[in-house]
Amino acid sequence: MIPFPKATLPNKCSTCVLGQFCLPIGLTSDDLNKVDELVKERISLKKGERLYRHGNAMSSVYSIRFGTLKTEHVLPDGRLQIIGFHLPGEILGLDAIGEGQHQSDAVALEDSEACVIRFDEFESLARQIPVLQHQFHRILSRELTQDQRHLLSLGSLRAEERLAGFLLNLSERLAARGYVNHEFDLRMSREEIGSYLGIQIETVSRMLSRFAESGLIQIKQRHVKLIDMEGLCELAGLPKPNQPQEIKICT
Amino acid sequence: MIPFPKATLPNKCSTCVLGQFCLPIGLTSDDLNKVDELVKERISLKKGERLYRHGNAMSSVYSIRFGTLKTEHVLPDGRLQIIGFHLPGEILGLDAIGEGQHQSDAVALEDSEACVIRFDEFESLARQIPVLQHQFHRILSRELTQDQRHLLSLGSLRAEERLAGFLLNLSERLAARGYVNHEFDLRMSREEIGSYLGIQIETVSRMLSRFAESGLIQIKQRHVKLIDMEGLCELAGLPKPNQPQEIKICT
DNA sequence: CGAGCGTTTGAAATCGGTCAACAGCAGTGG
DNA sequence: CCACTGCTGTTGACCGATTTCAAACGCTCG
Repeated sequence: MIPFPKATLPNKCSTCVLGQFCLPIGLTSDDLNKVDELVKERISLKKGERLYRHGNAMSSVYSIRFGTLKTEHVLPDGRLQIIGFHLPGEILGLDAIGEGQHQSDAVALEDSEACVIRFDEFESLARQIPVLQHQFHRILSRELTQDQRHLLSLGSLRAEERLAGFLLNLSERLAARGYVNHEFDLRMSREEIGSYLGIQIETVSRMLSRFAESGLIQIKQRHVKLIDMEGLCELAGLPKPNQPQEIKICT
Repeated sequence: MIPFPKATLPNKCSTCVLGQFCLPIGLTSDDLNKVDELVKERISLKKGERLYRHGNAMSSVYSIRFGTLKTEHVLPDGRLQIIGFHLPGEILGLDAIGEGQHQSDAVALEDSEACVIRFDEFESLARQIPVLQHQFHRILSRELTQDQRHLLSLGSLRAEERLAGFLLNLSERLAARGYVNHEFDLRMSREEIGSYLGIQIETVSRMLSRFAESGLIQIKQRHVKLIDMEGLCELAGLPKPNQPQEIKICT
């Protein structure tokens, strides 16, 4: 159940299965060829290896070809906050454009590969291809929206709600990439989930057990099956089909 | 102590005092004139009025000419999360590019004014002016970085640390706009600070009192004076003031 | 001057954190 | 094949930071 196994991936954007999730959405084949020329390099990462580190000079952004990455910020005293989990087709390194230095660490959660996009060359190409320019702006904007949803979660939701939202968000993003949306493998540890959601590992574990007890999900190790999507949505405080109602809490 | 009072502001970017904080950093005067033509409209907001609402179709982004705005997300059940406080020169509405609809509400915290930037026209201009294009990317990127710092705060810091960081962040941004950086008026209520930081209003109040007791700040109503910047930085888990220092990562 | 709101302060309740023990599975090596 | 080891995840009991509830204070403005 590895997403988009390497073997099936061509080396060109023009024929990459990720086309519809990645940068070059909506380009003509002529323009696609230009993007092909832009992406001259790829980086393979073993589980645990870093794509970039906080403070590294930035010259490129990266699109994930396969695998899963996390981005995180580390505090001087060792505490760390995971900012995001990143799936194939997503662009990494965008937060480095502002200062010319990466503002976070990007670590592979499993063996992964990323396409290297030289940023100055990209900007130049984006000036020639309006669709590409706009697509890039959309990507940046969606990144903002995603972070803001995350903020909403950390600032206003209880542990239970955060976790339900997390599972649904993951499910949705996997589904968009062609997977069945109700069953998947978590690529991250309980600790990483906890860091992402601003709660402790024990709380993650307890909440997952409670969800399972309530019949909302099945979980064995890192394999999750979402059983009662509607119930999860309700729990996550999300407006789900037909019923924006009170939040039901299961004991 | 109103920032950049209306009377002092010209109607053109080319002569606006905000030049160095706003979109047109580093443009030649020729290019500046083109930006002038782009910004045909301005919107005045009374305290409490909205610049846009969640779900509104998006056609423009906005730069704040004077005043202060907040952006917030509202949950179906009424809970709300303030995403950011926005000062003159900052660009609002960027999170709407992705979906073509505003993803949050933007509300004036005091009488304010914003420049309207038609986004399609802007993209067209950005294709002609590389510096403008890059500046826009930097702005988007910094927005991401800001949100990620906020995530770090909500996910990993205790109430005390969040509040110290908040005061320092505000101070820094005001200083960048030419104010003394240790004394200013809060434009937002305790409740709004609490929402922004993911804590309750009573906690905000208690922590502020505690800071004052400890001699870190003086506070009377909404007027704050930062006394012990270094102490605040320490509390916020930040390196000392004015010393950007590298974070060393041990593997 | 009094109404109304925003803010502060105190006391009690609670959610999630911390500490601790244990279970489950993977990998290693005898 | 099984014991040993180490890591990750689970569960229980207790604790504490923050929330919640409640009441008083003090601006601001009509």
